[in-house]
Amino acid sequence: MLVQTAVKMLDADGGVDLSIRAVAREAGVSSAAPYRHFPDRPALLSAVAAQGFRELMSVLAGTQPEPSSREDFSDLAVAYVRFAMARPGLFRVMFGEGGQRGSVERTAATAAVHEYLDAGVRRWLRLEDPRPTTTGLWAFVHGLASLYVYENLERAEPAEMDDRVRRTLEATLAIGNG
Amino acid sequence: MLVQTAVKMLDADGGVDLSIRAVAREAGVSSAAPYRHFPDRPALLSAVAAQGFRELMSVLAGTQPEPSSREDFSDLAVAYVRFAMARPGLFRVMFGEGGQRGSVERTAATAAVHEYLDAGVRRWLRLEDPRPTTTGLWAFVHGLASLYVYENLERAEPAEMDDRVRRTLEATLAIGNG
DNA sequence: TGTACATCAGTGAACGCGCGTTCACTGATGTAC
DNA sequence: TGTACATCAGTGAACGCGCGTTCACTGATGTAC
Repeated sequence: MLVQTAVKMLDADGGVDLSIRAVAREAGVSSAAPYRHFPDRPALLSAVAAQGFRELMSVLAGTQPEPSSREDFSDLAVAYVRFAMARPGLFRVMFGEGGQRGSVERTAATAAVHEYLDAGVRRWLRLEDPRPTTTGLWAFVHGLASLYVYENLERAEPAEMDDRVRRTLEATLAIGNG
Repeated sequence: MLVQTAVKMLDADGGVDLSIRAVAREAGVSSAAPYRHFPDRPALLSAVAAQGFRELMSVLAGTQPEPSSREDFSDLAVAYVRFAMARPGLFRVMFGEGGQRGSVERTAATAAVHEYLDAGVRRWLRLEDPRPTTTGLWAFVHGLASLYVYENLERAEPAEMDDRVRRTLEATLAIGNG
């Protein structure tokens, strides 16, 4: 399938600018063939992004099906950053340029991730309104992943990366009881 | 100057893909002229990114020259997100694709922002090692800005945005004393 | 005050390229009767 | 069992486009003597 070919290309070279022609070429198909399945390039990118969200979701749920404690969320932070660093190309398409804002498929896939996190926060902290907390945790982990992926923060060995993520989360939450 | 023309273009249309030719055109100069000043496109983009970091730095320092409390950092978070939402094109070039990783100018400009935040954290909390805390706060605010800029989080009216940022930060730090 | 020369931003034409998209067409597969 | 037709993924050629970059050249400005 075209979306899978595109994902493979992103995994092989995190820096590619996916073009319809290149994806078709890689899939061994003429450059007009993709238009049988997608109206235009943004539509293909949206589908790729949606696939990325589904894969991220499955990594998170595989790490902690029902997160409900600080440790669980620490594990999720590690998994999220790992995902981004292992698959920077896919991460870029998911969160960066490309695709159309309102694509149904994409919106649904993003919402799934958001709801999964929100359910976890609800289980963990019994808050009147968990949303700002969910948003804050997502922002934290997403920002950390982005800064690493786009090389605005110095990276370390994979093994040390995990520790750093945990320490950064600990340090940040520790502000609260300072 | 070319960099300023490029910044203007990004501010006029946050979605443009800056091309050397387009910048030259906008500057009223032939498409070969930029090569008098920049060896290639990535070099121009790096210079634009560096300029962006300088402007962000000046917005932050203008908001709180010497941040040293939770309120000060809350103000910085608001300023950072405002900057990103007001100038999404510039924000993209600064943190996203384009430019070369190791550009001296760019690295220096990023480091300035990082050090400014670190100095603030040092003043605010007297920690043995403030780095993880600085990184965490930066990640939080950067993630929040990114999620809004790339439309992964629903936006609100500008006036309400400020409140949301503050509430999100509060909620996140409140986890620590839960 | 005048002349020769170096510097350097900018010119305009040209190159080759890969792209998004359209179009009329093909050929295989499935369905109706 | 056989024939006619619809569906639909894929083809290959073509379009026009904007791009990054190179090149030999121009023309203004400044400097040395």
